[in-house]
Amino acid sequence: MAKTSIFNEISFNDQIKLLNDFKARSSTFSKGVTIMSNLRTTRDFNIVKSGIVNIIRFNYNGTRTIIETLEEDDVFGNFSSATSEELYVIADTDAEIISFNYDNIFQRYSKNIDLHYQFNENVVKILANKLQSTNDRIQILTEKTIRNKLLNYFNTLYKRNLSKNITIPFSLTNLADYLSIDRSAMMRELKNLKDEGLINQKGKKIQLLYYIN
Amino acid sequence: MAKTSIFNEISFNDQIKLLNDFKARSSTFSKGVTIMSNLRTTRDFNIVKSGIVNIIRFNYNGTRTIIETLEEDDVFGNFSSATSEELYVIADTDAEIISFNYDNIFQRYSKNIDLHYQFNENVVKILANKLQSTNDRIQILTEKTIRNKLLNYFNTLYKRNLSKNITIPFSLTNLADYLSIDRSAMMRELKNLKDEGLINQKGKKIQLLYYIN
DNA sequence: TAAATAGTGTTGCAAAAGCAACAAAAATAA
DNA sequence: TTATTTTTGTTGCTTTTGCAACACTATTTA
Repeated sequence: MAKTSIFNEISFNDQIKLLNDFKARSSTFSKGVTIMSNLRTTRDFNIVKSGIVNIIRFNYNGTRTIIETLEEDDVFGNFSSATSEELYVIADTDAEIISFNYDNIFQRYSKNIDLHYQFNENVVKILANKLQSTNDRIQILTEKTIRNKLLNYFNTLYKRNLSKNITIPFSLTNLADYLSIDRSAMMRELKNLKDEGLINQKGKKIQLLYYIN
Repeated sequence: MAKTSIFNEISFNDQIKLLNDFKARSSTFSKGVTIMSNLRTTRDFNIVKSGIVNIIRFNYNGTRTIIETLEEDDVFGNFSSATSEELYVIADTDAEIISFNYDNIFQRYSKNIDLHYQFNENVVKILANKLQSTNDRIQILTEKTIRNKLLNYFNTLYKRNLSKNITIPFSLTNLADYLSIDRSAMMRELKNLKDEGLINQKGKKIQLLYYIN
């Protein structure tokens, strides 16, 4: 399933009409600024129009973890991520955000009906996509051993690029966090996998040497 | 966020119209029968019209695990659950299932426009809901210790019912599976929690004795 | 109602994972 | 370019978890 953008099949002019119907407002944020400090309680539907934005969790011990990285036309809202901890939305670069009340999506619009149909289709597809990737993550997290978590994760990267040469899209430290395992234990297991000839690894570059069906 | 049914705010007559537009077909299955054997590859959008249906994963070692239990007006499709293993949909009681091609949702319908708007709204809300509960599950699975997984899980049940007397909605065996931990280790930790006076527990009935903020 | 199956509760032991701590490399900022 | 911070890589030790096995209790099914 290809990734759908929120404005898929919607011309620039139509985007303006749509955002007008939704009574959307636009805000700009400079690098490093906190865009939202309580993501799980927002009633807004938000679209990143430019720049890069991170969804961040602050752990009880003070460390911060990147939950998701968003770029142009990615969306966020209270549906976005884990619920029971405080999630911050932080501008990683200068960024422009468009926001409107979530319920406005569901209004009946007598004009621009096809347009709203298309938008709805995009929303449904984006949510279905997000659901699939959270399900991928659950699949990985339910693996019991670090080795199986790693291999399962490598497999999802393999499937995404159809190449045995994969690059971890974030730091190994964040990978350990994403897999919810201890970093040093993960490094140890990576070493084991190397020693057993299952992978080559140097930093974030990994080559899969085993058979994948 | 209250659970939304797929036919929320749609009268019985309108349901018929809608299903007609979608070229939906209805099938009945008797208890125990396999409704679908490859959930992740289906292109259909499915609605449980009556009965109870389980989504089941068969583990490599032959044990089967209930991923999700569905009842009237619950939906399933390739968006439903984890992707990389084979998922079966099995009738737990006699059941009636309505199915139609997923893409038909997105057709432009010149008649019954309000109706389709409402349906779309329901689909979006259901997906957003599912996304929240998978995110809850991720939250639990990312906890590192069995103790924290249990406590986190208890908290979500507490929040759902706002009562410190909670009942695990499935067997302890399935709970261990849901939390992706060894059953005997879970029992041991439940015993620890009891011994330390944090909970009372007898089978699936649990009373939380600690302070929840 | 009896028999069969599934679920609960417990434990010793082995294996895996986490913690802590440190050195070295890499990336970023001054 | 140098200094500072972050990330990577490694290891000994401790704790937690999983596995295996068994008895006992509930729940289904015949």
